[in-house]
Amino acid sequence: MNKIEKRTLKENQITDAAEVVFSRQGYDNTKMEDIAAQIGVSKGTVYFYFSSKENLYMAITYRAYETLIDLFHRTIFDNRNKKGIDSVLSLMRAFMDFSETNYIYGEALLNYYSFVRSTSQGMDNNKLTDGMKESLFYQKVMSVQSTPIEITVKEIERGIRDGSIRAGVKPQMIYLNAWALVIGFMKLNDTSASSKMTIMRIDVQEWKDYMLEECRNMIES
Amino acid sequence: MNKIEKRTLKENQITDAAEVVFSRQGYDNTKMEDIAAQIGVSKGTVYFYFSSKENLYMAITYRAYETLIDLFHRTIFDNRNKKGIDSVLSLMRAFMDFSETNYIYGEALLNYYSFVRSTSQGMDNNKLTDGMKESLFYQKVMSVQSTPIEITVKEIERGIRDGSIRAGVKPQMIYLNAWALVIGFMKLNDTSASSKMTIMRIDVQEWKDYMLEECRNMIES
Amino acid sequence: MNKIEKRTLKENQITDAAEVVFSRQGYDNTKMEDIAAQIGVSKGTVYFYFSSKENLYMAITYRAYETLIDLFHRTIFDNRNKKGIDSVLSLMRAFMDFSETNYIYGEALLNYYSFVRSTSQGMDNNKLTDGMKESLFYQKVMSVQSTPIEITVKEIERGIRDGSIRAGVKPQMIYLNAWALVIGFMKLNDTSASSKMTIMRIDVQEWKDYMLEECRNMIES
Amino acid sequence: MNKIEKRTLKENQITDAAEVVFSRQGYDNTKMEDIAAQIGVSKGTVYFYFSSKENLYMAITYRAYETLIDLFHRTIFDNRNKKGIDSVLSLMRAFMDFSETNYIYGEALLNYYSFVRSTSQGMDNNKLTDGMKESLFYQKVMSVQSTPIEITVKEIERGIRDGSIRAGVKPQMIYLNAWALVIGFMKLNDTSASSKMTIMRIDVQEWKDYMLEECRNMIES
DNA sequence: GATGAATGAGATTTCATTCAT
DNA sequence: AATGAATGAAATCTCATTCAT
Repeated sequence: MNKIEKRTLKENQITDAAEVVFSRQGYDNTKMEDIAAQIGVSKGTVYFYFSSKENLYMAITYRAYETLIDLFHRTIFDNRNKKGIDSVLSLMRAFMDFSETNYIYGEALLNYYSFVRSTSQGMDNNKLTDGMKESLFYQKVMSVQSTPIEITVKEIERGIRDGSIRAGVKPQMIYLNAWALVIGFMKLNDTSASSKMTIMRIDVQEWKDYMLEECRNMIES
Repeated sequence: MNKIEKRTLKENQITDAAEVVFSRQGYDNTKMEDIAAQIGVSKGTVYFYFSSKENLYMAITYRAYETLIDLFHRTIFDNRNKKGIDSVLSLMRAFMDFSETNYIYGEALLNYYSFVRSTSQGMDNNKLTDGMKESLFYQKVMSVQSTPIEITVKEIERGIRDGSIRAGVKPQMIYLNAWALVIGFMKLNDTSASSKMTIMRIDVQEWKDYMLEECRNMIES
Repeated sequence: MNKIEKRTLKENQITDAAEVVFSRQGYDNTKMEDIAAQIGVSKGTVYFYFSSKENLYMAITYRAYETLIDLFHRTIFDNRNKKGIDSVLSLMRAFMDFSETNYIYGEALLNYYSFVRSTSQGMDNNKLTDGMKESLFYQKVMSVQSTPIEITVKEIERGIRDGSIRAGVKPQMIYLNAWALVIGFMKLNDTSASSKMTIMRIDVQEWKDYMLEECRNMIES
Repeated sequence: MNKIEKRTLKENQITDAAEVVFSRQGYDNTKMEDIAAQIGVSKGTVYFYFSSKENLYMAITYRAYETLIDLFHRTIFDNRNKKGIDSVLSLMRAFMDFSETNYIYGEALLNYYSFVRSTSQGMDNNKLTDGMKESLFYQKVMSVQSTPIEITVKEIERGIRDGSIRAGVKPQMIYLNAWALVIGFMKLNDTSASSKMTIMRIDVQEWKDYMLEECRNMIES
């Protein structure tokens, strides 16, 4: 095992620990020391690998994107012989499953929006900008953040071309509706802890199925 | 003006100030002193009226609910002679408009979910519980939080009865889909700045119209 | 005692404590907590009155200037009926006595040079600049720092006019020589702790007298 | 090249690097890593050759003494056929030139006084003592520190004997006055940036000449 | 000899909250 | 009612130094 592999391994160990602790306590209630303690190293070690707490969170966000993008690629591959609409619906389901299984990833993805918002807009809290924009993981996240969108939009376009998705509507419009649904699902699901739970006496899995069915009706030609 | 009126007046002034400052700086970046300074009183005064920062945020959340509920009542009143489906769609539009106009209220409502999640679930960070659960505004929010849901579900049921909304599906299911759409809209809108903005080169207002149209298709009988 | 007086009183108490602790331990080896402990208050209290450690040191520097300027004023007043040369020599002696009696003040004055150097020049360590330049005591120090020089140069000029100090040499040149002597005295004296000590088997007080005598020869007409 | 030569070579490389980095950033703002990076080695290597940061600074201080002593020897050799007073004045000029050309050396020499003070006196901060007093370079500095003084005093004594310097005054007294002048020059020069600069609109080189002229008057018989 | 990962004590600073006046 | 001085726990981050490889 060479130097770079070793470094990567340790980075991953720390990121693993961070996921566990952030999930358990939430970002704000977690101190770097907690994460260090989780794998029995010192605070300093964590800072040796990640320049700041925010940067460590970015590493998790990047993982979330990586995992999601990988999942998306596999999903469209699996649906390559099916209609575009099937692929799109599979992507949605994949995303929802993903955010249920990896709560912290879903949260990271959602937070990234707010993050972008607070940096891109004229808000006072520009602490983010300074050290962050130069950080490796911020750069990495930046470079992949639009990939899931692009994949989805491409599948929608394929659906339009193969006649499975209605023509005459901009693909982006369809994307936004579908994604609003998915994100709304995530956010509403937030309230209940595990994927086995119910919301308003509705079983979450049942709702998911129904939602996708309705979404199919909504976008099919 | 008697004592209670005076107290209420001052509470409102402080809550007004808090809304302004939280909107401008975000919750974390706001100090109690900033809020006090906004209306030229001292920190101590803020604490005289609100037992904690979180409690003050709860006051805003309560206002958000109050305003929203009021808006919902007016909406269903205006739609009392129309079909249930029209009323439901109007509620959705009202919510979306509301969250665009009062960003802080929308955020407070959304945060309330996460808040409930972290208290109700077996999470470590139960700092919330202690002082919070006894606080006036927490109680107040608790007592009204389900009202918007109930109003909406009631209108959905009316729609089913008057034949405008499809039967055979649980009203809660319809509610969840509709609300996922609305919340997804809010969250996605978050990313861009003002309500005039575009997302992915789509005009937000145009998207809203399209989304409601599709939602109508989705739920009508 | 009104608010402002109270605040000033406390500021003075803290500055007193800081002088004691800095003298004992040196700037770098002193933590804000040590200063707080010295007068039995908390760290936070120190920060309530002084925005940073550096700012607190500036307060001491300002005191040093205040005290020195006061001393200079009294000195020239006492010498108002004497020749310029006597006044200048008295200023020198006053400075030397002053730096012996108040070691920390002498050090602060000397450090101020280095401080100015590191800010004014293109050195990397520009942490100083950011918060510092806006601080009250920095401003105050800035506004008085040249006063001792001006007083001295003015007395030199008076000496030239009244014929006690040699003409034909720029007053600044005379000032620089005299001040080099004084600062060299301070720096060399640094090595030994108290004013009673000897350097190279020479009694410090004896040296001081001899130095001033020689200086008289050097500058008199 | 044998082992000892190799070691010495490396020590010198590191000391060179340390001089560059300390000059650029100042002692406090310099990390051991910066010094290591300057010559492309690792932190560990620096520690292999120097037991501590302070010890490394002592190595520079020792160099400063070595260089200065060498310069002094050459100076008195060059003045061996001149009067004692000329030699003393040449030593002073040599010192001033030296500290202008090698800012870091001048600073190290000056700091050494404060260092001695804080160790020799009953101060709290005796962290210095422990590891330091046993360190090689501390020992080395200790062994040479009085050499420049001795050389100077010897030349003063020669001057007294050859009638060029006034008799009746202890040579140490003359030394102290001369050295106060020189150190004051260094310290005042500190404030301004390079040797080409002006202080109070006086050209530094011009001042140096004038100062030495006056010093001659002061000490000559 | 050289490396650089790991340490951990410590430093400064912030701010919600309390409480004497 | 109102003030604002005082608190002190906690948080992030730094870096000289050590040590296994």
